[in-house]
Amino acid sequence: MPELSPRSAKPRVLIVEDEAPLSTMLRYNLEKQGFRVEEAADGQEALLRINEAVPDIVLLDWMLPNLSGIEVCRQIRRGSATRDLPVIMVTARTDEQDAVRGLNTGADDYITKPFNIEALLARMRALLRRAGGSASKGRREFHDVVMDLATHRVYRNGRGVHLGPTEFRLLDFLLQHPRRVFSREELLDAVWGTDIHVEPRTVDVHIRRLRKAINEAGEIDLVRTVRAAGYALDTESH
Amino acid sequence: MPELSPRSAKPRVLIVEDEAPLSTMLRYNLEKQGFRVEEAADGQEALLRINEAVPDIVLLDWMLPNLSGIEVCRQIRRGSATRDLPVIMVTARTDEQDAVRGLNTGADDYITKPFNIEALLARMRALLRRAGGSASKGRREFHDVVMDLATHRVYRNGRGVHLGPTEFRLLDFLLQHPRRVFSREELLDAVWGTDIHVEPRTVDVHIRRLRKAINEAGEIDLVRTVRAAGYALDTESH
DNA sequence: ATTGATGTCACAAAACCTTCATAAAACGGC
DNA sequence: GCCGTTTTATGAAGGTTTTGTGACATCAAT
Repeated sequence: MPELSPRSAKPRVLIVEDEAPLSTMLRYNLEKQGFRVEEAADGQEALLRINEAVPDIVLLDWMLPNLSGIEVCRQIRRGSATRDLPVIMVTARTDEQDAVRGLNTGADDYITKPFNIEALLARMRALLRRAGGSASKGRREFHDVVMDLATHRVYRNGRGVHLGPTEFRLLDFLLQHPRRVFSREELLDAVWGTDIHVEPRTVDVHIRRLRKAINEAGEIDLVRTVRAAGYALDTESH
Repeated sequence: MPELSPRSAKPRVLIVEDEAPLSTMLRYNLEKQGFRVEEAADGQEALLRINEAVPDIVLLDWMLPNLSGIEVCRQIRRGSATRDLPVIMVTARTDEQDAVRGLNTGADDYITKPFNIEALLARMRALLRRAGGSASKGRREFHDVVMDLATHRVYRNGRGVHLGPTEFRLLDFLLQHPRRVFSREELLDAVWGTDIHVEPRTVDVHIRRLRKAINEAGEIDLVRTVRAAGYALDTESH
């Protein structure tokens, strides 16, 4: 089974729309799709809500009372906390120009009314996927182990190391909290997920495979076993 | 294995370093990675060599005889032909301040001794990618694959290969982000578009067609499968 | 009508997980 | 140290998931 969001359960979407019927329709559909929905009826309210708590994505109507969608978008791009916030512009005009201008003001995507709810969902998912990916992507290191998230590669002391998906996630997690000890249960929650059922001892097996993969003859064992407590990434075994 | 210079096959790197052992070690590793290596033992020699022939990237030690690394960097930034030349500063001091000062003098990145060779390589690649991206247009390359956007043609190792429209766009996208792993969903978003509905497994089929087209007997497979993650353009499959 | 391209499916082939049984190691009390 | 107990390491087996592949129906352009 593929997993979706390693971060939070429900993505939060802010709908900025002054036409109540449309807004209601959207809320209904988005909630059915597992979004947590918030609403704002004009530009000012939108910025207020965003500053209170940054949502995962914003649906922004083009024409708004008080502050136009374009202006709201500009403001969003200005703030450092909201610079990468995905914004989808919703516009009634079909003119290409408008759409382009929307993009130039910083919207990540746009859609014209009337729109297909499926199309909207597809774009939202795409943006969320992109944003989520780029945020956590980078590189992790510990001692002489390097993990490159973007290329999905792991190196020990320069030499490339092959890991299975689970070992990869396991190491990924451990690399995020070096030296800290985690119980088998904690590891299961973090690496496998909370709602699956797997024997705690299964962790042992994956730890072993991880060890086998990253430790070569002459190298120190980077995985520390802490009896009656769990495992940790560490340079000193005992 | 890795390389990416859009200009020539082998990117040329100039190592400016007065400690011979380090310099030798770097030469060995970088040549193994497909770089053409040149060396300079002090700041003056560095500038001389750069003026002779501008390399693709410079590894610049902080502490140097004759002319400090900072000064060399300043000079590099001064010249019109070398203004955009990527420079990585190598320093023994860990102080953040030094690093920052290094960046202020115009270095594009820095790394502190002792450093992991993989980390260095990653940064070099990133810089080369950035530099290359802005300069070249209309043509993409990776390993021995060349794509000419203008003529819509693709070559592997000189020989022309035929791709269907979808395979072409797929390869085009992958070429824009070499080595990076993309999930089936991401590929669908980027290559097919967000609105359409296509089974994720369809990506497999097109990956296969792409493989069949660009890989000939005796040639390495340039498409890497990353189980449970997706696909990437890479020179090492495993 | 013929060709070429595309999206799906079903089945084969790998790669991978989980579990279990057994060996090995660590610990506690004496 | 010695012994019994608890905890971890390890190897193998069997089942599951993921990917590779060939075939096919559809559709558009020629």
